[in-house]
Amino acid sequence: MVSMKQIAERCGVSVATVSKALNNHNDISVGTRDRIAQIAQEMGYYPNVAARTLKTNRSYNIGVLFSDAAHSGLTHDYFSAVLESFKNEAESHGYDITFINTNDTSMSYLERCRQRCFDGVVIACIDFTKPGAIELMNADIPTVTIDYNSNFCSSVTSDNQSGIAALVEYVIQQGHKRIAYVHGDSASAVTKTRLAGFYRTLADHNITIPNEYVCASRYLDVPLARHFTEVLLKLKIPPTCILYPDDTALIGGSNCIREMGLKIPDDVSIAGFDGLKVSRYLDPKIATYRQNTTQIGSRAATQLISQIENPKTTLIERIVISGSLITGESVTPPKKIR
Amino acid sequence: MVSMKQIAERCGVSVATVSKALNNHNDISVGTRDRIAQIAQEMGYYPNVAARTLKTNRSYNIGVLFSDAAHSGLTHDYFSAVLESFKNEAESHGYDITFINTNDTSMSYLERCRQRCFDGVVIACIDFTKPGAIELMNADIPTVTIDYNSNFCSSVTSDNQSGIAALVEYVIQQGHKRIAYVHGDSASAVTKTRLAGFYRTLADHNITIPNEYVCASRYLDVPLARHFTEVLLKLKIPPTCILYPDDTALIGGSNCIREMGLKIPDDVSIAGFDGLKVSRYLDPKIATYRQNTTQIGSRAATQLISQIENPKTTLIERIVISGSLITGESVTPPKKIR
DNA sequence: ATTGATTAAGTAAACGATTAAGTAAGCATA
DNA sequence: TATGCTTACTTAATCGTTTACTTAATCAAT
Repeated sequence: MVSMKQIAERCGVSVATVSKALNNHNDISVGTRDRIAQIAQEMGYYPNVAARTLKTNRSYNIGVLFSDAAHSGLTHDYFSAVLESFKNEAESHGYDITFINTNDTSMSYLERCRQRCFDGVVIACIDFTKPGAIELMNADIPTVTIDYNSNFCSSVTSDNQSGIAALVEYVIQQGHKRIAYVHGDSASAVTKTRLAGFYRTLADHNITIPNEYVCASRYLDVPLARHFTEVLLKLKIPPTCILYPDDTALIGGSNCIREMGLKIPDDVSIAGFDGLKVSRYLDPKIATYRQNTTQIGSRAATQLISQIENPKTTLIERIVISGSLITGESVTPPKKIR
Repeated sequence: MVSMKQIAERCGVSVATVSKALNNHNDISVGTRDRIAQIAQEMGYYPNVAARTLKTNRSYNIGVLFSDAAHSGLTHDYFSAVLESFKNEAESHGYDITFINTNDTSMSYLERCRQRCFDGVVIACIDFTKPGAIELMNADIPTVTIDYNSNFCSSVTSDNQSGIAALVEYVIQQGHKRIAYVHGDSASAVTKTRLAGFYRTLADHNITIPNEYVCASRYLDVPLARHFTEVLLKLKIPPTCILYPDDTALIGGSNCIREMGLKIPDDVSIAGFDGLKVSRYLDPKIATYRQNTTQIGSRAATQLISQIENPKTTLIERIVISGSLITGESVTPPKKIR
């Protein structure tokens, strides 16, 4: 590996001069600067990040804490899409992305971040109540959380409130009153927001539903969604429309409905959440709320980088990214008689 | 951040002693070693990776080159599952995972790796013919490729040959002779292997198919798979069974089939490839070949780490991981008359 | 008592960069 | 001619570790 020392020798100047030339300091003459830059280029020089990090305490490396309850990890449709976008944005600003080790518990997340000298951290995991996650959010390292609000760091959240409201509004407009909600992990802040939005929208329309219509399921849990669907449809007064925590879980519901000999949407209307990937091609096309993962990821990155680079002037922000209602074909007015 | 210097002061020894004590060198008395270890623990010490990397040229960091033709990036079902497994295995060995920047072309992949002092690299991208990818594989940095064989580094590949053979054998056993194959990106080594296996298995059973039965589609391309399906089914003598490059593309095909008023599998049998995630819940359950992403990822990690840690004794290997045939319900014997 | 091993430390250089402080030359001003 | 200000560099310290080499003490064997 070519070092500044070698460039210095070749140019007949000191290492300091090389450093300053390559970093465009203004106490180097233009001629010298250009000559050094040229030779550095020729020799294939690129700075050793470890050395630079050691000296400057800036690694141009962002830590990603990314773990979910279901251990789906990188295969998580929503988070992987957010992360992909985050990564692209960060890389275009010259930052690399490193995962914070979650498989070795001998050190706290914060300690790992300090050890690796991360300039900043993005946290996107479902369980924000883990002590390790809290310690990280409260530490003085620039941090952005995804889909969770902390008082100590910036956050970028999907507009879950409006999302669920839009869905509920939509199915109400289609004439549904017996609306069930199979929702995601109860402990998650996202779930709480969505549930609140769900109840609120129903209340706005003076609709009351029996308690059994709300089922505490889990995100991405196909069998569990299927189970609750069966329970719901076997009620004396079953719902005419069922909302699911996400499009994947919805598949469990729709399979169940079909196997019970019922048709979607003729007998039961259904709607999901996420609007990503495969859900776009399901048959019939499903109603869902498409979260804007691209925006979420890139805004998280720009916010974090801004905090890293302008710590004084960048305020802690709560950024909310809205998605869009996809109506699809899985919701139609309920049959009059049932 | 606590440094060795502070520990040294507190213990009344030199920094060298602290370093040697914490690294279990044997020229430190047991008493001193334990005392230093204890105090280091108390003070919350953890080594600064940048400094260690600078001095030892070992970063305990593995670079991941991960880019595909479709730019699905991390949302790629198969690769994200492989990477998740790779990450878990690597982390359990004390290595972190950093993405190699693919959004900034001012530097080659190899230069980025050297700059970041990666101990090793894993390459999992469809286009291995990129000059940057080749340069990386040929360099002296330990490298493992996924689903591609290079002469200069180890590889871990899914058993595509057996996979496609198993699928074709299966549909032949079910009585199909008019078998079409909508296959993935033609340039990819995976596609070539599968195509060879496809033809070979047909030949083994003395089955010949018209050229139009083989369609050069793309991986994960739902609309394109749909298009080819329509073309195939409108042939004078249409196939009775269609194989797809992956389960996602298969969805395009199955939607098309349904919209043409045909039934799966009564009118047309279909089979996919991958066996991951959503495909497990499709209705009807689809025949597919489930690639063992967990094994692929973890073997890639152990192989790479072995090369890093025992460069002399670890041979370059070509590891093939077999998956399993999932029969599902999407293939039945073809109707006699059509 | 001298020599030679052995043990348990310490010293100091090094990794590759950055940067505060110093310096020498050039030039303008009084 | 002495003074001060720029300009364009160099020197040297530093970041936190590791490690080759040195040193001092202890002890056993002669």
